[in-house]
Amino acid sequence: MAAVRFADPIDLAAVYESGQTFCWERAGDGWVACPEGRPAFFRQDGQGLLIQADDPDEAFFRAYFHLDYDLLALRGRLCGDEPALAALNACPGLRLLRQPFFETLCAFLLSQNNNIARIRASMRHIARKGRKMEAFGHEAWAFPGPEGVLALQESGLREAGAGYRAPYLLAAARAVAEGFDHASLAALPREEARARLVALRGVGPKVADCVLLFACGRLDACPVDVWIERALSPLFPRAKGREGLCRAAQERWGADAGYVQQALFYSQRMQAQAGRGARASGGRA
DNA sequence: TACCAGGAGATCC
DNA sequence: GGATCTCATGGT
Repeated sequence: MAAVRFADPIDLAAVYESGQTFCWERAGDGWVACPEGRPAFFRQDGQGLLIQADDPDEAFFRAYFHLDYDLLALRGRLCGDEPALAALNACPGLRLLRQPFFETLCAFLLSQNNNIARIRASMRHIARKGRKMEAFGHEAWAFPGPEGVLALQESGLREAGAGYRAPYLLAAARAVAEGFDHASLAALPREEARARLVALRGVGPKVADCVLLFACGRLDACPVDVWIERALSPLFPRAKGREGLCRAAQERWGADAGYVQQALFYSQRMQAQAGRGARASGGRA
């Protein structure tokens, strides 16, 4: 077991809690995951991010954690944009992952009308049907490929809690098994990339944007869900619907829209969580 | 019990 | 092209 270290600023808890990955599992003082069949243990200390893996391929993990995205330069581009900077300040070490395409597509197919805890539970259930591996003494499960998901059949996916979304996962698995070209999504014009994803059954604009953002590394994609709608509506009062908010965000933040969106999502949820905590303890927010 | 959750498809007008 | 219903399912 070897290790690779990155000194770049990162907040792994924010990455985990920000609803972009459902394939990490807490282990000791860090997390285990198995992207692209590479079992790895992540944790952070005073010196940055430490990754322990059998094959700690530096280039692979630098890309996985999207470390080439310069957060300091982003702050420069957002100079004077108070709402965006406030969201960034709520999670200074947030990073956007570039995750494997198929498992990300499955995760966000499961996300529709669902909550993060249940998505995570379903993904864990399906991953347990994949390959068992080991990362730094912790077990790590490689999410099955399309053939593995097809083998589960609808009944197996319903057992995982997929509910009415089970046929969507099967259709996605079939498409990928038959050669759906996901490699080109990173470079295509945004609307065309989105349209290709929306052509898949169960994939709408929001799920497509999540896949573009969290798997294809497209930080110009800006998924708008209930939380982002709440955050963006006051900023763009004239925008019509979620599509209107999406376009307005892209016009304002351009190639950084996806990152700003994710910081807003995380800070909104943290605020809501803090509010619930204060009410539960009888305090006044 | 009713409502909500990182929505999308079907149907109606 | 909007508005509305429905889809599983567990938590609050």
